[in-house]
Amino acid sequence: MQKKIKLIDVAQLAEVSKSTVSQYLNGRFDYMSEKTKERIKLAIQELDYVPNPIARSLKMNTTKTIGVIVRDITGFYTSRTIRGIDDYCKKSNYNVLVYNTDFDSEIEAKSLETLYQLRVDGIIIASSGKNTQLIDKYISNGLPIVHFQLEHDGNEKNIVVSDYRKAAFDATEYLIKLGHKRICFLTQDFQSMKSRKDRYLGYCDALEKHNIGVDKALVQYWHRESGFVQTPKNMLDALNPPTVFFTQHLPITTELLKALNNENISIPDDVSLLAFDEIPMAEYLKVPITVVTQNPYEVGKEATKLLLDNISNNDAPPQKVIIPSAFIKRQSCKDVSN
Amino acid sequence: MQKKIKLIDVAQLAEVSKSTVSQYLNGRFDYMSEKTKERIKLAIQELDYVPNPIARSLKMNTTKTIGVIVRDITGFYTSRTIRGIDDYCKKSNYNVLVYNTDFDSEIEAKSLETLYQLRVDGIIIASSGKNTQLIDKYISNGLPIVHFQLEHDGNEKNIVVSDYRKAAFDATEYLIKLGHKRICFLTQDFQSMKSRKDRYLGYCDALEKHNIGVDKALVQYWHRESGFVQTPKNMLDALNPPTVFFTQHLPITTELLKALNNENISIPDDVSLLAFDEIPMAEYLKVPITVVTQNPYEVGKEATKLLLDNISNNDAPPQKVIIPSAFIKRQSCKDVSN
DNA sequence: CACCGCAACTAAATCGATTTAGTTGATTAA
DNA sequence: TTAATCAACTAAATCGATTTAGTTGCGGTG
Repeated sequence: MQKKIKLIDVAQLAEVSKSTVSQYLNGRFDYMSEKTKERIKLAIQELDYVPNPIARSLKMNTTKTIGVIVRDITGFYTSRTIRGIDDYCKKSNYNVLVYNTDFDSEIEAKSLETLYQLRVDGIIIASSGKNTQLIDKYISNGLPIVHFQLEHDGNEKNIVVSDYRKAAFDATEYLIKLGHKRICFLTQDFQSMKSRKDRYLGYCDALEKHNIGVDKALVQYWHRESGFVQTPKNMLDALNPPTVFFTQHLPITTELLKALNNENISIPDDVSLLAFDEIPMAEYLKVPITVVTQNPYEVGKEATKLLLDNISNNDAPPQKVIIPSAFIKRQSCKDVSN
Repeated sequence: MQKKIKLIDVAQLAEVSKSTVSQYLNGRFDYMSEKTKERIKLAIQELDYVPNPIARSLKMNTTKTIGVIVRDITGFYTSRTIRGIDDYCKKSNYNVLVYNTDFDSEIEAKSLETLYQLRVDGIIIASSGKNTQLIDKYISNGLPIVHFQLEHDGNEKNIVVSDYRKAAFDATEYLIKLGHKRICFLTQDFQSMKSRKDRYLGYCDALEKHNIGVDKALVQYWHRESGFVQTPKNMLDALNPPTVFFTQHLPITTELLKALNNENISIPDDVSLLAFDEIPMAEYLKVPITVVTQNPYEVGKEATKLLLDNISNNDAPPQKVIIPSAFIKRQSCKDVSN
């Protein structure tokens, strides 16, 4: 490895002390003559010197690195969120370390610990909600942490999320205006997950506004491990079946699509479909699916902005940022108002 | 920020010198009594001590971090490759820094420089082929660099790629066996890109084997900025039109799908389609598309393995690793043999 | 003309590890 | 008995920056 130029080389060439070069590098020209400044500048150019970030980190106790914890970087939304984080960080001269948890809250805890040990300057996390204590400990140790996407009891302080409630409201109202009254809300367990519950509340808001009661039989669940609690076919065979499925997450949507496919149930003739979350290649599907889509890139960007604010200003006020979603009308919702 | 425990705290508690603790940490027990070992172990446990990786980096001149340069982390394949890299790195206690170039070779150069300045231990890159000199300079400076996915003249030393030629051969032969003789090969400019040219060679191999001449009119181009040189409609309106499109990259496939859609040309009735590279949601498309798909996760894993080998063994022999692709038969290729 | 104040620097300590070159005391060989 | 050997440690230098507490020399003041 070609030996790298260091501070002392610059100092020697410019015939000044290391301290002076360091002052120069850190832009503290308070008491520095123009001649010296010029000489240092030339020496740096001449030697093509760049400070060693590791030495700097050690002394400054700052790494110019943030950690990001997500469930799977491969996800359509997640990868775009990370892109937003990345772009903003690179612009601000920060580095990004990404950790995947694979939906495992123990791996999440380990990732938090590792990032803490690595002395990252801050963390952005889509948290499971199962490591609140650990997170709070780090925060009170002075490590800024910003949440995104997944909101639950206990992390509503510094967080960036989509406008789940409003988006779900708009989508539901759109369906109502098409004449739908039996809207099946397909979701994952809420538990303490506000970001899931908010969608539900938006759905209820719209029903209420149009004087349609919330029928619990129309609120159906899907689990990441075990799939649908009731099969879509069963739901449709019920006494008073839904005329539309309103799926809340991409995996639910794809599983539903698969199930309907297998049963030869066609959209939107047999049943309509509206999905929360954009579907890759949605335009080219058998029937282009109407969706509500978040803006993950923006979420990432805003989360980073928030985090960097917190890093530079230790007592920045906690903030909740809400990113608007978009509604993309395609052809999966039939007008049943006749 | 809660003060962190350091080496000296452990040394004091265990009543030994810093040196001894350091020896312990680095597993050099050559001349260490069992009692001392035990005392240090207890002290570390007691204090919950973890060494400061930054101080270690400074002294050891190693960062336990690798850099990854891709064009867009958001891509279906890219994100999966990175996942492979990430998983392997985490297992080996390495960190990963990802840089996106957005298909811009100047940003690529800057990323290389930044990663070099950051003292990463190695770099994995899907390179544009336009920074060969810079890359070679770093390599000869002792920075291990492994390429993946994009092969061109000058980077065939340490690289992990898919079996482009064989995959294209198999796919083409599959089409020939379905009776296709006019197979339109839709690609991007080869220039010095072996990974593109190899697909073409595989295509030619298959045609030759089955005594079908290569018709240059059937080799058509698409550019990232300007789109198709000839519109798909035009290609089909030609005197002796293709019976199948064999697209070489995902963006070409989606653009083609869009164009055919607009012209109401249907697959596979009007024309067949076979795509190189898996398509997200391919099963749910209007017509499920038959594809050749690479194994990006494996590519990432192998590239990392290769890089880490190069890092730990400075003169590991250069290696070219080829990852097999898979053929997924769906319904976009019509049998025209009758 | 001695003293002060200030501009313009610099020496040395520091960050938290690793590593080299010793040191110490006990055992063994001559 | 004494030197040599060796196990079991430790002191101090080092990595490459930043920062604090000086130092130096010059111009101005009473």
